[in-house]
Parts: sequence; structure tokens; C-alpha cells
Amino acid sequence: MPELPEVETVARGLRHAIVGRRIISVSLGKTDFIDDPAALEQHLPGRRIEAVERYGKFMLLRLSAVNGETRIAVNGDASSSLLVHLGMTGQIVPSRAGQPREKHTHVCMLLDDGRELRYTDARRFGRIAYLTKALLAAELTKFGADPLEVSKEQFADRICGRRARIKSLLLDQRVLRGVGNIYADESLWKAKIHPARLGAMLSRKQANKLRLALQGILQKAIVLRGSSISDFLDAEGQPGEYQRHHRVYGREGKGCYRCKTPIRRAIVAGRSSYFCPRCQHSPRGFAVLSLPGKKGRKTKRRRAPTGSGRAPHDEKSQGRKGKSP
DNA sequence: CGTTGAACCTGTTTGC
DNA sequence: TGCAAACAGGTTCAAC
Repeated sequence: MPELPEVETVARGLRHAIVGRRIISVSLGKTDFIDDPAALEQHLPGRRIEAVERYGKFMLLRLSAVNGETRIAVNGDASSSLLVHLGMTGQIVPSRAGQPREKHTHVCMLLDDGRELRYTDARRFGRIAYLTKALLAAELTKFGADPLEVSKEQFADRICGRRARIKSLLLDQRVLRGVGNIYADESLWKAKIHPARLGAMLSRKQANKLRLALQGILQKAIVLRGSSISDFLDAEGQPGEYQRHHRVYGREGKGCYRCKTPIRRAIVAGRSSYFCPRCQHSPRGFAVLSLPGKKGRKTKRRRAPTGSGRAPHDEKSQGRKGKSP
């Protein structure tokens, strides 16, 4: 659910709600989506949340040194951060500590005002990592430009002259940080560019048109607190409103808002992609080979249901992502 | 360089 | 009604 506008919305709500609070203790549920679970338990207690920022689809909780000792600055470890990615179904919400926990609640941080900052994520596609200043800096290097701030030249440089499809480039976090499937399709529709066009096929003028479309859409979506398609709720439990303004996403078969032609869906860059076949000219060679309806079809991903049955409450404790020592 | 498909995991919707 | 497939806002990795 969370792309840039949704993450921005959550970050703003969180900023208002928890900046200045100190973390008293941490309790964990399933931890296979956490880089180093033990690090959370070891380093979070005692730290104060100094700021909440967004970086692409990540949220960054900036943490103080332990026990309020400011001016430690000696080893650079004094300032560290909690990196949070919501994946597809992640939610992070402050609740009163006494309230019953939602299902799939995997991280609870008790705060010094009696509330608990809770992270819930049914699919656990999210990610949480405790990072020192140096490790965070290294991590952030992997991502591309902020789509809201990228200049005309930067954008064109990153798109034109690439042989990948434009949809793939928009979704590539190394190119732009924060764009996901909904806003990629919406901006391509607005700029009248087919998702399967190659970056190299766009003129710099077209690239700029796409950049402006993307920025306008993201800004409006932020104002409307994001898109709530099924269950997205911000840090205050409010749904967004931008889904009412979607022009193509999820509108297969319905008339294009510009020309009434039925919106089509195809798989581009491995994702469902919605577009108007009339407004968004398909590139030559874009056969209808990527028709939906038969994507992961022949896959019998059913591993003996009883096979190596694992205990009902098996708690994996190893992070699945490689560490970076 | 690029693309595709599978994998990670769970829940909901859709179709026969 | 019931069951199984399809699908979901994301990311990563192997294979080609």
C-alpha cells in the first residue's frame, strides 16, 4: 500500500505524535523482516525520538544518544536511526499500552508517556533496521533522486538513453526513490506515455512532461493523505482520499477519462499496469504477450503442507537480508 | 544492460 | 456453499 504519498502521510502523523518521546522498552513478535532483532532490544531502550523523516518509501526515526547525554559525538554512534519500510501491508501506530494488540503486531516500543508504538505487518514484506550513523549513510546511498525535487536535467539524464521500459525505470528505487505501481501508472497516463516504452524512446521534452505529471500527482496525493485501496490507514488511523482521483489504476475495462476508450491492463515490468490504449501509444513490438490472467499460473508452490511442520509459534530469529559488516 | 519468473507471507476476492 | 486460483500498494535474486 505505501508509496511516497502514503509514507509521507504516515511520517507526518508520527512526527506530530512521537517526536520527543523516549523509548522505554521493546518487545518483538516475528522478526524475519528485521535486519538484526537483537540490536533493537539492545539499543533502543533509553533513546529519545528526535525526528521522523521520510526517505523514498522509508521512514527514519532519528534517535538520541542514550540517557539524553548530548554532545557525545565522539564515536558517531551517538546518533543512530531506526529505518522502517512498510512493505505492502505494514502499519505503524501509537496506541495506549493497555489496548489489545492487533493481529500481526511484531514490534512494540513502550514510550515514556504510557503509549506503545506498534508495527503490524501481515505479510512481513516490510523491513526494520537499527542503523548507526555510518551504516545509515551507506544504506541511503543505494537510492536515487527524490521525485519531488529532481530537476528537469537530472530526470532526463536518468531516463533518456536507457533501454529499460519507462515503467520499470519509474519503479526502480535506484533511479527515483518513492514511486510505486499506482503513481507510476497515474503519471504515465497523465503524460500520455505507454508504460512499455523504453526510456531511450522518450525525448527530453517528453521526459520533462512525465516529471511534471509525476510531481503534480504526488503533491496532490500528499495533500489528500495518500490512497487507501483496501486498508491503508495513516498514523492517526485515517484513510487517504487520493484513490478517488485515480485516473487509470484499477480501472480495467472502464472508460478513459480523456477519450472514453476502455482502460486496459497488461503486465509490464512484472506488475499489473493500467493504461489507455488510445492515449498512450504502445511501442512497436508490444505484443499482447503480456496479457494478465496467466501470470504465476503453472506454479505449484505448495510445499508439503505438513512436511516439515514447524511449531505453531515458531519465531524465526534470523534476518533474511544479508548483514553488512 | 535488461527481462522474466519465482520467492518472501498472508489475506481477500473471484470464478467455476 | 466450497474450494482453488488469482491477485495485492514491494523488493530481491537467479537464470537467461
